[in-house]
Amino acid sequence: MAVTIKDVAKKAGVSPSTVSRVLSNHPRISAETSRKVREIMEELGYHPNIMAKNLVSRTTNSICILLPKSAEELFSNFFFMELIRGIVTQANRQGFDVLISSGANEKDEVEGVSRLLNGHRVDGVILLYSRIDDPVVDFLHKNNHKFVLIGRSEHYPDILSVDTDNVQASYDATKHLISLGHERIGFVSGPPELVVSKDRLKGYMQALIDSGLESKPEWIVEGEFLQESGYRAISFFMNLPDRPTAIVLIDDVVSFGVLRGLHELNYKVPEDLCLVSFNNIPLSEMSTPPLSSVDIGIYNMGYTASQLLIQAIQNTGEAKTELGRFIIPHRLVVRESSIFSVPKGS
Amino acid sequence: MAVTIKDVAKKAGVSPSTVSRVLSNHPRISAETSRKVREIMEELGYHPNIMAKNLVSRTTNSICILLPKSAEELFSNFFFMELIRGIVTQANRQGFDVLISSGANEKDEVEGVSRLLNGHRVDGVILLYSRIDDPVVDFLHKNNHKFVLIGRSEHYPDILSVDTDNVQASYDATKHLISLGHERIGFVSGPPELVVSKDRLKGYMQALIDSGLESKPEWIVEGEFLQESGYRAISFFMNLPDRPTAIVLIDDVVSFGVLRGLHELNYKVPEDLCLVSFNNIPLSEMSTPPLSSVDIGIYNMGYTASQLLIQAIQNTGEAKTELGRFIIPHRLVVRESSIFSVPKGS
DNA sequence: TTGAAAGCGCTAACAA
DNA sequence: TTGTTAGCGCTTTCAA
Repeated sequence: MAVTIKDVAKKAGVSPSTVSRVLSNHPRISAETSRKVREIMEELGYHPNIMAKNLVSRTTNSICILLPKSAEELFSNFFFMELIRGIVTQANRQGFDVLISSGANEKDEVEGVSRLLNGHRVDGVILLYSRIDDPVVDFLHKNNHKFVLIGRSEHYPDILSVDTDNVQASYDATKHLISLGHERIGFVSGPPELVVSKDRLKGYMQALIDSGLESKPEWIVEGEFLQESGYRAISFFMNLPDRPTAIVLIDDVVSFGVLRGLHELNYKVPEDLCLVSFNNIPLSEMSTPPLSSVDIGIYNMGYTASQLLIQAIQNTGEAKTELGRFIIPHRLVVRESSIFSVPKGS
Repeated sequence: MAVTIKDVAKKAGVSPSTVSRVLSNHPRISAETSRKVREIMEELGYHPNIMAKNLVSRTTNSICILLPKSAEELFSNFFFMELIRGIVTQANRQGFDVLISSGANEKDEVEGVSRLLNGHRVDGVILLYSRIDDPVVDFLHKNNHKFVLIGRSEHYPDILSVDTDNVQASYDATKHLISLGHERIGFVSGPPELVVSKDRLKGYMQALIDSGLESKPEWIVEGEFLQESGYRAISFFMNLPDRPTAIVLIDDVVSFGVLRGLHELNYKVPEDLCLVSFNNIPLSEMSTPPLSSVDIGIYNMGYTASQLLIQAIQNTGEAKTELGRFIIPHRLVVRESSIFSVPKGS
């Protein structure tokens, strides 16, 4: 059996409560006893039982990440891995553990976080992405749980969330293409149930409108965060009588599919078509040609989300936690995929 | 305050232990009381306190994943994300929670898992990759903790581990190139401190030897699991007087760097150089040209590791847990990057 | 500055 | 089949 606080107390000739006080750096403890107790702890190889501590202190020092359910939804691996890295790094720094949960479907997801939260296993949750209608958000909000959203909620705009200003980012990307002289610009979106798809589409539209450019429904294609989406989209676009000369894409990975498709059709980037996408994954610098991409500071988003959640957890009771959206700044990185001016035929 | 077992007991007119028995599906409980108790639990919104349960049952129903420390070591995001997905899916299915831990350095890592394991926060650990000399493995082994390794340990060959037969896989990849007629084959390896680098290099060498082919030290380059490594390696290779006509690469991502480099130097794949790499990430199908790659079943590895660890945890005391390496089968997927026969000048 | 005692929410002998 | 009781390892009043 493991060494307990009692064992230490006995060997040190003090009471268990004294040992406990040493453990928590209680101010009113003599330096002498403290030293001695620590020595014994070391000698005996004592490790505090986290469960017991949490049980009595009614706090878990843990947060939970809800992982997207399926491989398909795990779109850009890079995106999630970076987010997780940011979250875990910051949480560990604050002495919090991170639990990872997932479910086969939305009901599963709700049950999972419910068990964890109500069962006092974790103090809060971070949702890695925002669906337009999310039962998990409903659940968390209704039950007054601590959580933060990567992205934003349409139903509850005041929810604690960390986001890119996707409307602006998409606006910037589109304006960049317009500044290059493009007048027919397409958009390859993500799944319509994700808020990010909606926001980026909006920014794209706004940029066209502000520049007095035409927008055609057939220049907008919905897809997944997968190469296949880009691949499919491109064969569609290039067969249009009045095809776009530039495209804004929801994710770098989609761009890779586009590059592949264009290569097979014998088109060149940026000569025949200019591309700008989002997320600026490391690979986008190494594709042929390198991709222009909006860097949204993914690691930073995770880091910030973690920080906010822990803050909210620790503030319980006191001044109501600051709610609302925290926007992480974005930055358009221009590379070869969008450096030429308007291609032929424009 | 949350609803406890006592509240349920009182309202149902039974004792707390009866409620506890209902909770754990104890066989000797009347259907009638069971039904009633469940009803009350539902009504009151009862959720068992996991901490309390774990404290008394002296088991945590949790495992921990140790995340590579830095972004650089997080080589192929895809690799880790798939592994994690496999681990979490299987663990959740068995009713286990997954904690994720990381550290700024090796000492941090040891302290982290030590705190979690000795503090009875988790029952076991999965290490996501194998370093040649790993203090974490030393620690876990010496303290008799339950853990499984993705990869293998050189020091402790009997450790529970899930691995690809990397020697064979690399042998297969190399033999494939040889069967295409190549006689000068290069190898771009990963960090020398990783066991996987060593094993794949060995398979490559063996294939050359078995085929009576020459191997030159300058045909072997060490690097990271990054595009840059491939990019750098290629400018080195292509300047060699007797340059390789084909290369085996430690990871698909490295291949992307190679493709980029070759493109800039105006070489073509597979006409000028054939490539085969490892991991078969989704993107490898969509590069230009699509990459031949060894699929090592990453999700499966994670899934299996999770299963083995939980098995080991649950078997404690009884028949000693089966140790040793579990090999996940691999499969070479041939695509355009290696379909041509020997390039010019060979 | 320290100790004694109660209790966090649950399980599991032992009785009944 | 159910209830009583004694903890799991820790923190935290209250008293000394």
